[in-house]
Amino acid sequence: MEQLEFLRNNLLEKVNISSEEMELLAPYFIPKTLKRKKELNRIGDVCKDIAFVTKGSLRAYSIDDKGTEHVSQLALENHWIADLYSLLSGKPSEFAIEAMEDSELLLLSAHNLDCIYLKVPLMERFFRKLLEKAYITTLQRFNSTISETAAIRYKNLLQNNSDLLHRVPLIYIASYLGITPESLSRIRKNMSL
Amino acid sequence: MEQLEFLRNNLLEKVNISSEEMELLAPYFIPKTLKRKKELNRIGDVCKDIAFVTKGSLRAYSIDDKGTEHVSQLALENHWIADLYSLLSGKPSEFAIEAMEDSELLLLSAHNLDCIYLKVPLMERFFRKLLEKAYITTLQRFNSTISETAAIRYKNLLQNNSDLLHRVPLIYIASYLGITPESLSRIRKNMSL
DNA sequence: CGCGGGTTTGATGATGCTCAAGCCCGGTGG
DNA sequence: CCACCGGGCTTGAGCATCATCAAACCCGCG
Repeated sequence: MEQLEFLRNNLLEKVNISSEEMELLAPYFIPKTLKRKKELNRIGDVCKDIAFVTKGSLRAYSIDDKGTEHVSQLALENHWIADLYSLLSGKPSEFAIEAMEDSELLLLSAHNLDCIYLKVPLMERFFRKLLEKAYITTLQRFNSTISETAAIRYKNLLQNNSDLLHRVPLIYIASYLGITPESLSRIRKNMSL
Repeated sequence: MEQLEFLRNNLLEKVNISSEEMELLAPYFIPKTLKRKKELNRIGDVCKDIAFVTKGSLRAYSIDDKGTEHVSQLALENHWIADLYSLLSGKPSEFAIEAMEDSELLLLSAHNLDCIYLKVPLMERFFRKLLEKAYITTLQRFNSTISETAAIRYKNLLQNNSDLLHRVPLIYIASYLGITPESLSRIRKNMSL
């Protein structure tokens, strides 16, 4: 299976998982296709799946008091996306998760997550590391937001995720950076001079 | 022990721990006193302890390229403080942890943390929840920074942590909010009118 | 062909920063 | 006991960054 190969390679980045364990895991991951603009999760729902992206791209976003969207996560192929807080706590999610392109996913439900821990204990470490990484990413994003200008943040994003640019509309990039599309447009204009 | 009672009450907020388990845990927590302005952890060191504060107050901060401090955590009594990323990953910390008042702590080393997981498996859940909470807090702080004015963020902080104000110098509050002391001063001035 | 989402441009204004100075007050040493 | 220091807080003036609002543009697609 093409999709499960993808998954295995991703797991191997964090834990040393065997082919046998992989076979145990496979049944718990449900394939799903998601058309552009379709939602995996709505605000107010309890987030019930972790999604591993094998094709396409998704974003997670919240909506503030003024009705403005704020993109909190962007996920291309080989990345995971979910509202971990809602999923782990069982509380309603403050984030929607939506496909930006036609996408293919492997879904792991909260319930299957528990099963997997029993079958393959090594996965506990994997998901703890995933949570750690999500935490660090957010912490660094916060730090850069208060200590660096939007132009610098954009340049850093370019360096680390250059493929984002060719795939993701600038409005989402802007939102992810915490600025308006107009501001991002001006930043790009100034950079090319 | 006064200090261990404190700890137990804190654990009970998240997991249902028995007196017997409590006795198993106790030996792994090392009491420590820390004078005002003294550091528990320096930038560049690997963070080796999680600190539970039983008296006093601490802050965690990083220093950016321009040499400016940024307070990322504030911890009064009954709170935990550590650079979880450094502690769990073993990588050098980008944060210093320092006492703001003369303080008393219970320290749990990374090594003892592993021991505790074996002795009292329930503690795995406790620390997973602690990590989740740290993650959520950071996420919300990030969201409020890009969607709300500093004045609103300050008011929210007041409502949720009014005791902070009487104990913690405003320069640290300002830094925690992601603004300069001058800005915070003006915000406070405008609020009292 | 025209619609509409995405992007750009312009003008204006708010928010918060920087730099500089002064104030208040608790502690220290003469 | 007082003088003086210094850290923390305030105040002011000017400025940089970014938001807002409004308009136009570009271009793929039905």
